[in-house]
Amino acid sequence: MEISDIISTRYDPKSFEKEVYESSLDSFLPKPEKNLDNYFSILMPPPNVTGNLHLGHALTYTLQDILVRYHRQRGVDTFWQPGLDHAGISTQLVVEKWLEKQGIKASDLSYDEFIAKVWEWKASSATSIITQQKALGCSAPWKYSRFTMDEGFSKSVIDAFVQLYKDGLIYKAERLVNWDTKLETAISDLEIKNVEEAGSLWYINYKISDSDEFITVATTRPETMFGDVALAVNKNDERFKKLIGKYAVIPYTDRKIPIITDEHADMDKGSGCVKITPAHDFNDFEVGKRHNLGFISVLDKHGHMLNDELVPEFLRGVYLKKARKILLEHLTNDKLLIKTENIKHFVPYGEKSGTVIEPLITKQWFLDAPTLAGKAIEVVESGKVKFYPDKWKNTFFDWMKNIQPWCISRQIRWGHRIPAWYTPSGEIIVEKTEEEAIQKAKMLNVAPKDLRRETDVLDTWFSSGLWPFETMNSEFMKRFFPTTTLVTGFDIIFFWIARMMMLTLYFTKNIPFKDIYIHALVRDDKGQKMSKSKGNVIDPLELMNEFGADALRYTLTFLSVPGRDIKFGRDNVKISRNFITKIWNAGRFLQTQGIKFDVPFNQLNTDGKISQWILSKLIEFKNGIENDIKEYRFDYIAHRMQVFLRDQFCDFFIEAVKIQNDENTKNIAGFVYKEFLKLSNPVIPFVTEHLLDLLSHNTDLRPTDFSTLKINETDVKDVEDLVAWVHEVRGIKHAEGANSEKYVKSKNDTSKLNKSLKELFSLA
RNA sequence: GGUCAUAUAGCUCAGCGGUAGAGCACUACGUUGACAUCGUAGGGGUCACAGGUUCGAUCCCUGUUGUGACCACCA
Repeated sequence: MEISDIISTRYDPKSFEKEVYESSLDSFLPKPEKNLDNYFSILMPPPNVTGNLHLGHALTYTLQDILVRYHRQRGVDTFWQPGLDHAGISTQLVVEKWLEKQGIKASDLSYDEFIAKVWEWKASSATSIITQQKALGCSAPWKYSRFTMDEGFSKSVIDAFVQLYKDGLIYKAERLVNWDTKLETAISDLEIKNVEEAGSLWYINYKISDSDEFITVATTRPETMFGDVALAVNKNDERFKKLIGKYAVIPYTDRKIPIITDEHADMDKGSGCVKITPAHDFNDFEVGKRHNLGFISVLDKHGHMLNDELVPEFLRGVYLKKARKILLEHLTNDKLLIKTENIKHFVPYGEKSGTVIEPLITKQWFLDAPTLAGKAIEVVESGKVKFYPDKWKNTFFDWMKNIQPWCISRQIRWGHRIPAWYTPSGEIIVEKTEEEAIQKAKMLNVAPKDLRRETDVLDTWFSSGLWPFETMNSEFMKRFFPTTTLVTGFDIIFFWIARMMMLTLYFTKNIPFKDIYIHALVRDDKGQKMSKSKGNVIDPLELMNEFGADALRYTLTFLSVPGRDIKFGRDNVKISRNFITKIWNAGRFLQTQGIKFDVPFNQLNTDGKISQWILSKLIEFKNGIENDIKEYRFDYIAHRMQVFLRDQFCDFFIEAVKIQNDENTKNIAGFVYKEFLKLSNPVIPFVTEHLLDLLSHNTDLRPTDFSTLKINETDVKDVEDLVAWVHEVRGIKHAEGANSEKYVKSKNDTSKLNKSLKELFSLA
């Protein structure tokens, strides 16, 4: 490419961004030679194969790419593990919708047919995601990309499950779980959003057994009353003292339940008497356990309708909503409903399905998280694993110290199928392969054809939790483990970080990562969360198309203030584009000056005061970035780039070069500019690599080492004074006018400064 | 109800125990070697409020209020 190319053109990222990326691809691969003491590795949080990337992805990948490029350019053995997550429920939902558009009903497809369709979807989604990551400039070694359901990973997931089962940390149990009535699967309590709604509190009279008295129960869920096992009151509640120990009769049945005392009963809430329905309420489940009351589920296995012989006939087989209505009508007619109070209360909704979550007794697989949590807490407490910003460790501790057994089974189709088989008599065989399971069955005198495979799949986060060591378990990758830094959002501290820590510590006895940098959430310019339903989503591809990937990256970097969410508007990107244009134009100017960009540093005469000054600023810039990287202050880096390039290099040094017009000083300008490009490369890789190539055909991004350079501080101070003087004189010119006496006097006043610009240069 | 943040210029945000900062927006001027996707200069702030510590507080402490997030409750 001819040198003159840059001079005549304006900054246009579209003309080179893709090209620069493709030409750098090889340099992204980790170096073959090992240097175990000096490596840097990051696990890219694998995006879901559900669709396109949003600005949050752009943020997290930009920050990771900065870290990766920074270390790589300094010769550190660097690895960034790319990959994709199969995202069980989310992907299944997306694929079902996608099929629906094609006129296919997912439920009409066999298991194998459906799974084949999901793989089809995955292939196209993966291509689209990686294309977007590349457009953003992600410098990941794509040939090492992994997928949470690729062959090797699937095998590891099964192995991990079997080992945990054999170690007694995974078990199957009948428990009350959060049941999504639409998806018909258990889901995690982390996937539930409580929504405040207007509801009613119904006061219902239960007759006291062998008496004409009644006791009033307040409930928001009358339809579950047939699953009641007790009524509870507070032991200090005078109103009910005489009833304690007696029995109440559930309306429309002849079932008698005891009236007990329990701390759960709050004298100030409702009627003071609460029904205990362990099979349909988490609190009641605990109360039931305390008093050994057992549990009675009155719902069908889908959680849709009342279906139990304990339910009076007029409600049996009736869908929940309707059942409530019918029951209330009956209660009203029979004068058992004595009061209806309008209240506001929180109702649990499934995040993914958007339907009401029903606590339901089901048999599920659980991982003994409380046992695994201890070590994970320990490594954070001891500082082996550090959170940035530090405050997030509190969030982590809060959750970890109250962790519940983790329900890892899901009743969906897409995911890792649990490697368990059932014999006709109900025994469970857990083995890595079907062959082994059959062997085991034979020993139990069970014919292979009688074995039934578990259809449940594992929670997506179970496999994600294995990500650190499964991706890093080859001979080649081992040198990058434990990884250096994890960059991610706070929203998956529980989902992902905690699980990775527990599982990695268990299987490898090692930490998965040393630093955890928690970045902000990207919101819109009004501080609202971006969501499709609000229509305030900004597509990163569109921004990159208009302003360039560098501008987007620079914007996200600039806005990455720790502990504060990002309010993101398009204007920010425009401003960034303008700054990058400034960098471009500075290069254009230098090029017109016939500057040699490749004079080795030791052949430049740096004795001049102005040279000493700009070099001191360059060193300050470089050291500043090194410090910022250590502290994950990405915002500072972006800020420094502006201060150095605009305020110091362009506004003063280039202006000085214009006056001085000395070949050596010009070449210093070329050198300093090139160093700026290298130091800024991690943030804005496209434009810097393109300019370096245009100006000097230089591909070496390693910044110059200034550790042996001695700066004359007196010279620097002299120039600082000069800068201040220039500003002062300019101010007078504006205030008083160019012909004013004061201005002329100030301009010619060298007594204060005692050094003219010319003098400074003449010392060169 | 609990926890953690947060409050600085019109807006978005840095910052610091000692004269208050940037970008955008605004105003004026400017196309005299790159840059109007720009330059130069300027206006604009009781640093939420009230106490306390201190020679000195925007900064540290306590409380109040506002805002946000998370967790819990959810009869």
